[in-house]
Amino acid sequence: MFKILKKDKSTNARTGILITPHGKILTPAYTIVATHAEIKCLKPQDIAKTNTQVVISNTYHLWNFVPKQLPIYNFKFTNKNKKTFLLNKLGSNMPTMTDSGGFQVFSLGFGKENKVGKILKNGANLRMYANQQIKRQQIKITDKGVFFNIDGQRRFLNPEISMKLQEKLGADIIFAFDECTSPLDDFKYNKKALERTHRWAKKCLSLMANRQSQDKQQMLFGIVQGGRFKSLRVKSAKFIGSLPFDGFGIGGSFGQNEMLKTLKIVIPHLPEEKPRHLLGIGKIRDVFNAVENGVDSFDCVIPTREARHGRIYTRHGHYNISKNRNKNISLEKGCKCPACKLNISRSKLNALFKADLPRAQRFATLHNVWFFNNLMKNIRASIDRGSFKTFKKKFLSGI
RNA sequence: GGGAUUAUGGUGUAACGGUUAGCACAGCACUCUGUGGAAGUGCGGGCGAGAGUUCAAUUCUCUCUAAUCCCC
Repeated sequence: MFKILKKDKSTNARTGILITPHGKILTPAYTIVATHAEIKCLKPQDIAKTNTQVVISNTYHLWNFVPKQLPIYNFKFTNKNKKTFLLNKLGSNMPTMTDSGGFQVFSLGFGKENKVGKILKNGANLRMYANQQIKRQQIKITDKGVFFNIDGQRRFLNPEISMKLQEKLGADIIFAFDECTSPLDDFKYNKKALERTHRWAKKCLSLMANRQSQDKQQMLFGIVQGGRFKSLRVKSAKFIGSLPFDGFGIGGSFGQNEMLKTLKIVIPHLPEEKPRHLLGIGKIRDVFNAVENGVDSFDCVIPTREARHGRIYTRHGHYNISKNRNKNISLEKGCKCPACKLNISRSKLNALFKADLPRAQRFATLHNVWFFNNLMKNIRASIDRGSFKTFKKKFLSGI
């Protein structure tokens, strides 16, 4: 269940509360990525210390770990000490999401084969790739589903299998199985892929409808696609938005500097009263822009991945720990994160990155995850007191 | 004192009588957006010294120097 608590007057930002069987999520919320049902480098008992509200895991990556005989999780048992497969693995009791595996259609196949990210980089443009032969050899996409052939491992994923797996995993919020296209794909391909994604969306919905008569608590989010094409984005938002999903994901790839434009044309077509999740986005500037346009949650690997690579986030921007070898000062002045509470200084953490990498990465991850969660808390507070725009301007000018 | 072996960037190493001496780690810079990511890309930096053979020597020979080991 989702309830909007406060709407910002001058923007589309809003605060809300998303109630799940495993707890509530105050929105806008940052969803921390736990692909394999663990936040990399963190122990289960660390998670609570980071004020993480919700975590997202991945159906494709957990596939191997899901026992064949595992029954579909029944949320009626939630409060009787029975934990979902996901929560057992995570070792922590909290709201969870699972991605359907749709993104792996892009990242494992196209993205890897063509060395392209889902967002075209600055300086990169379509002309750069104009003469490049687009490869799709490791995955085959048909209307029936997607064949993966990754390093000799053959797999097949379709709406039925994705839904079944996600039901077994037992996340509170699950996503429809979609096809994430590449920023290099043309209009024609995107149109075809979009129609397929829309058919799959209806399929996922009907599969879940049967089950939800017994247990209505696992929420299903549909995903808006359409690539870089305005007309397709609008079409998708209208179509997906008209279906009885519990919430909506905005996914796919974006051209350079196009994400904000995409949000502005997509969100007005989504039902106001339902939650919106921006998939895979989470740089600080993007967070503010997304919230400003009415996004309630997003997830991104940036806080965790970059922590492992030594990048530390602060409200004055980010820095690399390796450039702070002689600075015997805190990671961030006045920071109340679990690492800073232990007086981990910059020089100390830099030394740890050489002497004991896993421990260093744990502290860096603790800091960054806490930082992003705290940022969201401050954003929520600013919306509640009607000063989101001021807060955004002030924060962004400081980084 | 006698003998043996070795000598290649900051460190550990590879190859070779002939274009630009390869790799790993460390260093520096940059990158990271539904995590194949303790990752990736780029940059800087080297043939112990001297002589000889040769069209050509980091490579072969000799001397020196240094290190390691063995013998007395």
